[in-house]
Amino acid sequence: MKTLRILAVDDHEMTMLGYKFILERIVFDDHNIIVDTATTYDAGKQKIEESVHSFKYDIIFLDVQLFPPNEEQPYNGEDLGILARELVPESKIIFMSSFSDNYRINSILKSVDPDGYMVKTDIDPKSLEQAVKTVTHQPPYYSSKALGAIRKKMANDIALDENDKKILYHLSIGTKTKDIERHIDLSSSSIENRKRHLKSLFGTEKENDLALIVAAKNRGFI
Amino acid sequence: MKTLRILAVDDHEMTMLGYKFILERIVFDDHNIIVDTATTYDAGKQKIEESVHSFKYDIIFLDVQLFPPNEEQPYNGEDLGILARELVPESKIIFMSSFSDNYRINSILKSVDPDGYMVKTDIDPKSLEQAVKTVTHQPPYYSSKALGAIRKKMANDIALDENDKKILYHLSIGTKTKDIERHIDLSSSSIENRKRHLKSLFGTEKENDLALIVAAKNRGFI
DNA sequence: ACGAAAACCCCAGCATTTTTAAGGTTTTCC
DNA sequence: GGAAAACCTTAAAAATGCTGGGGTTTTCGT
Repeated sequence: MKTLRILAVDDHEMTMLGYKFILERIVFDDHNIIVDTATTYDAGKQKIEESVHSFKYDIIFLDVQLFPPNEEQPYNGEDLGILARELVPESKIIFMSSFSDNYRINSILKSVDPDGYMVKTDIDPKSLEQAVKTVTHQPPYYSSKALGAIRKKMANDIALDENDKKILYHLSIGTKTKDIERHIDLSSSSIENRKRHLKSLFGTEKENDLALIVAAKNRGFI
Repeated sequence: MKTLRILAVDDHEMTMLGYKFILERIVFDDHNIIVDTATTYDAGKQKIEESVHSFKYDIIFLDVQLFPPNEEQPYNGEDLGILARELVPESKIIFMSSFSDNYRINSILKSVDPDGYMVKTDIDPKSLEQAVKTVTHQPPYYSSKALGAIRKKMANDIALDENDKKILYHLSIGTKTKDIERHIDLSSSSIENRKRHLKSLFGTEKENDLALIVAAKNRGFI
């Protein structure tokens, strides 16, 4: 009878309990599953650090947003993931996020390359069980909505550089064109040029920004 | 009791029978599964064309290689997939391929964007069942090895253009540098430049081509 | 170990693309 | 109605990529 150790970090106490309840009831070969929990970045960090010199976690579930979105966020789940990768590279990391937008999913898959990514609305007892099993035997596990985003990304051949992606992102969150130059190291002319170029790439020439954003969303960029 | 219609195309008669045997025994809600088969491009094409005006297939399984690799191949599974997409866009398409290399997987995901992709060594009764269920409810379904390739692709931020990819591909199959210019519309200088550039991108400066190829493989490009 | 072929490196000129500034026109929105 | 933002045009400067020509080093077959 082996023991499968899981750490789950989420800032909602109740969600946390739900995960613990479900995870510990998973029937998995002859494994005994025990779940540790933490509800803050610091608590999570401490548990991970402690694990280095004792029993390492087999799986670490991390909520991407560890703080209410309006508060100052010194660190979030992404940072915790990067930290865990360094300290205990053998632990599998599964991200949970309410973001199902492609931009965030792509960005996390790039920066942390987790062994699993679950969009919160995809999470239920069945998918959690699937995630645990897949990640221990043959990672990665991506939940259905995450796979949808990934599919779009893989299916298109439009290659955008960092600046293009940033422009799209800022347009999508409503940053005014004249303010974008404060976030990107380009002149306003260039940004206008690139916007024109983007619109031609996405087949929305002469249309407004909304059309561009919708097209970029459909293709999995935002 | 609904009927789930499946067409499977594979040039090996025996494999074909195996699929049929397994697929028709899947227990799936209150569905009755019936499997049609074809062993050549033409037979597959005909079945698909016939289906347009009668019962459309819910799922079409396609082997990528429909001919022995040495023979002349006028059309392959990829073409059949593109045809099916046009004729019956509502049918879900699942590709099966013995290729597990990233280059081929990436290329097929781009050109056809199938609802499923299975590497042959991943195929067994369980994964077939999973594929059928996932694809009908919430596509896409990618088998484990395919997911591995996809993960690599998503995790890295190196953006290569067509020419770079072709160069890597030709290097990987042993084409001599001086012969590459016959396949790509670039001068030998340019190809040398791009090889230098690629080596710097992949962190294999001043190393030989093998190092570059290994690095590119690890990052999911070949 | 030899010589030839291939691979590699460097450079200068050319072509293409990108960026930039400066000016103007159109659209948006209070 | 009027100001701000967005958009377009143009022309010049800068950056990047391609090319052909030269050369040196490495590889490979005999």
